[in-house]
Amino acid sequence: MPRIIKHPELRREELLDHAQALFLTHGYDRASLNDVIAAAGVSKGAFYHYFASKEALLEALAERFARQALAGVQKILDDPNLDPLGRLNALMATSRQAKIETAPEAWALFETLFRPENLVLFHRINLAASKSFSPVLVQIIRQGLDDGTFRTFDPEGVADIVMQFGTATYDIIAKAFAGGSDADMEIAIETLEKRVRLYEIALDRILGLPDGSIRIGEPGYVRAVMTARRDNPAETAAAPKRAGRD
Amino acid sequence: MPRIIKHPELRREELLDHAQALFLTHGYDRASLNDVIAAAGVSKGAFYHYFASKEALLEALAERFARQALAGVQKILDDPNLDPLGRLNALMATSRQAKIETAPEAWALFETLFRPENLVLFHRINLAASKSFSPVLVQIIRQGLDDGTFRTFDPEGVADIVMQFGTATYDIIAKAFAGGSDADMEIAIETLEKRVRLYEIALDRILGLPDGSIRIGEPGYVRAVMTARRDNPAETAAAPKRAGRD
DNA sequence: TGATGAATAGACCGGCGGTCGGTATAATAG
DNA sequence: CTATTATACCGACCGCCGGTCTATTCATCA
Repeated sequence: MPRIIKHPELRREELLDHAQALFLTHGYDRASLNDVIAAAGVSKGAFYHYFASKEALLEALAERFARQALAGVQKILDDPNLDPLGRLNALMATSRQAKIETAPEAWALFETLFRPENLVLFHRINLAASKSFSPVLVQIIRQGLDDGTFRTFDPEGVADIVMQFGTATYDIIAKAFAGGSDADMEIAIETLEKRVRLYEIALDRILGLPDGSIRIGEPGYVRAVMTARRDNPAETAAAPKRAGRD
Repeated sequence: MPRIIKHPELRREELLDHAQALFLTHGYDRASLNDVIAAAGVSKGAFYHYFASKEALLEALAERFARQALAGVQKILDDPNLDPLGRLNALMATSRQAKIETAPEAWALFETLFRPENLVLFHRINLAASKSFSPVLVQIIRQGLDDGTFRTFDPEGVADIVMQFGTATYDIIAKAFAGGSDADMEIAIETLEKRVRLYEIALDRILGLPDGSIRIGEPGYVRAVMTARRDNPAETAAAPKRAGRD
């Protein structure tokens, strides 16, 4: 193979891009390092020049995800016109609706991230995301406590519960995709819709708010997300944006 | 090697025993099949006679765990003198205290299960356990709704939240063990203690109970669990009970 | 221009999960 | 008491994996 030298940052991003695509389509365990370097058009040596191990690659990928996710809600965090409750609601609505709107890769990413072989990948991303979002949530909750909007305690703990509720959808969605049939999907949608309502009430009560204050998503939005695939046919999962050499 | 034939059920249990010990001590990924069959004193062919793959072995192990866990709380489930709240409290207290009392393997199992390399193993066990425990919890919650003790809805959802709270301790505990230092451990203990109090209140409110109804564990019990190691020095994790051939 | 180090290449390695043809033992039938 | 079949078991072998290592090429700058 001819020797091709690129700007290190670009090369690194390319490796992450192709790793992301392959990890999502085949799973972290099943996608081999050889696959990644073949897709990226790079030698073993080059790869290990950038990443210490396959594990480190996963870690870097998770961090990049988390960074992007946080950037995606930055305007909500900066908006001075929002009170704590409004900010919390906006945050939850956005972090979920983002899955529909940043099409068409979004669905593919969404679907593949919940496949059972991606448990490790999912967990890493979630861990990194939690580390980014937790302080933000804590700050909002603290502010809500100060101005009397919320009546609760242990802001860190409450923040964790909020994120937990987000993560908890994992197994339900995973089961929907595992089954694969339309019936399984239908059951999952209804379960999720019901679960979202429960989470809203649960958060209301945990935060000491009147029922109906927290709005994660209006009724029907779960179906909108889960059936978005038909409108957004994305064959390839999270294809790299840059020119690859396949 | 001489050919040794054992009762198939015994052989299968032996394989599970040694797999359990190795998976817990070294993690599912890092413990190789060769390690398992070497520990069990069995050939590759024999192994694949009993399990279709390493994955299937993990699955069987998780199911055995779940079965044992359910058996451990059977008397609580059968006790006719308990009302829904009492049964729920007893269930949560037991499933946590079991970790102290069924010494000395308990601590080792507890500690190793939360090591980062055991994420997959942990998730499998939790999935299997959830499948066993969910119907039981749902039944208790339904009963509590019928007799007016609880005021909530979506029993399946609430049951999931209950189990979620149990699982949620994973990352906190994992971090404690990851750090390794006494300071990290101390922080984790205090965080957990606080978190348990929060979960109690959260469950109270979700179930529509007066604050203080749910008692997951009395104050100080987290420290009791986490420091039990000193009283229960268990070098080897979950050593097999049957005679191996090492 | 020559030297230095970052970037790249790819042969190589031990060990992995898994397969397969074969063998010894147990169970069953005649 | 055989002959036959089914089951339990053995271990050599396979393709591929993640990771290492040495060699080479290219950019940089004294």
